[in-house]
Amino acid sequence: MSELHQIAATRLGAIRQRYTDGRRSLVDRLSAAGAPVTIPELLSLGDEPMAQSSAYRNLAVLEQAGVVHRITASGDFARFELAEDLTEHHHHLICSSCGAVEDFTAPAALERTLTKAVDDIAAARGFDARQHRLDLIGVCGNCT
Amino acid sequence: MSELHQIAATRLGAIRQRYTDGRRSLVDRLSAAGAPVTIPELLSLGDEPMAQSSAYRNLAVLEQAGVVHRITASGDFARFELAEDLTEHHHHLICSSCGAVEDFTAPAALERTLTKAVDDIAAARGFDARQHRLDLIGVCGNCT
DNA sequence: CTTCCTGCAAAAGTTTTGCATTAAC
DNA sequence: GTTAATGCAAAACTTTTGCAGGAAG
Repeated sequence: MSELHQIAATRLGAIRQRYTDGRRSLVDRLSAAGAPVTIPELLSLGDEPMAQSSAYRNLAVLEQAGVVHRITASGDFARFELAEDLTEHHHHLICSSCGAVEDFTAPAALERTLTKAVDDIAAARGFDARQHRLDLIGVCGNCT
Repeated sequence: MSELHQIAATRLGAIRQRYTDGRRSLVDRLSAAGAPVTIPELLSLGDEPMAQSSAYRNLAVLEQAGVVHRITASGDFARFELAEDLTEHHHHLICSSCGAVEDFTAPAALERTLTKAVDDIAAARGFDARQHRLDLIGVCGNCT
């Protein structure tokens, strides 16, 4: 059992949820995708078929457990990816033309600056910042 | 006629669209709101009633014209605000508990660092970056 | 054996579209 | 006078929910 699945199982257990085949399969599919994917993509991705309702329900559970993160890049469908602490902290290149989303990582120095600045601002506003989100919107290589 | 409306009229004209009362009213409502608002909020905000379908259609036109920006903060409804160059470049504090969105501006030094770093990264990936988006997700003062 | 996850189908809720009328150019 | 925007209602589409059957603890 890979470390990824162990962590997932632990986090589900923490909120008294089971790590079933369907949920494991979702984690596998997300891990294989390596980038945020939509539900239709998730359904077509795997080897075994999966009910759409189960995907929605289980992704909600996995999100509550902190295993999966839901992002809403402008587009028809919401997109899902593994939680940041299961991959590595990263950001998104969002193509405003085709809706594709790519990951990128920022230099550590930038991240440090960002985190500090952002925490200061939030604190001054009585806001308890849990995470930041830095996305680039533009046009990807395929669409130019 | 305020400068805001002049700019809106010009940009609509550039894509051969009219600046009608309904569209002017949307710009007014967005300007009055001062923060990203949902369509139901927009409809209830104004003095005169407005058809939901007109709101959706006109916001789409205004977005194409570059007058309005659509953000999809996780929540049921999409939110709309005036384009950044009609207000001032800013970011969002998004409450993951109640879905409220607040604006904030970052220190100029941080913005410079951010813009440069972000352009470099995008360029290296063959991505034509048009704008960046920096949001803080956390819990607002009302929800703690 | 009890609890809860799964899959199917139907409902709910947000956004889009057709069509006749009205307003803008 | 021609072209396009408005409002109403209905359709489309994403996401959620009820329910019966089956798997997990």
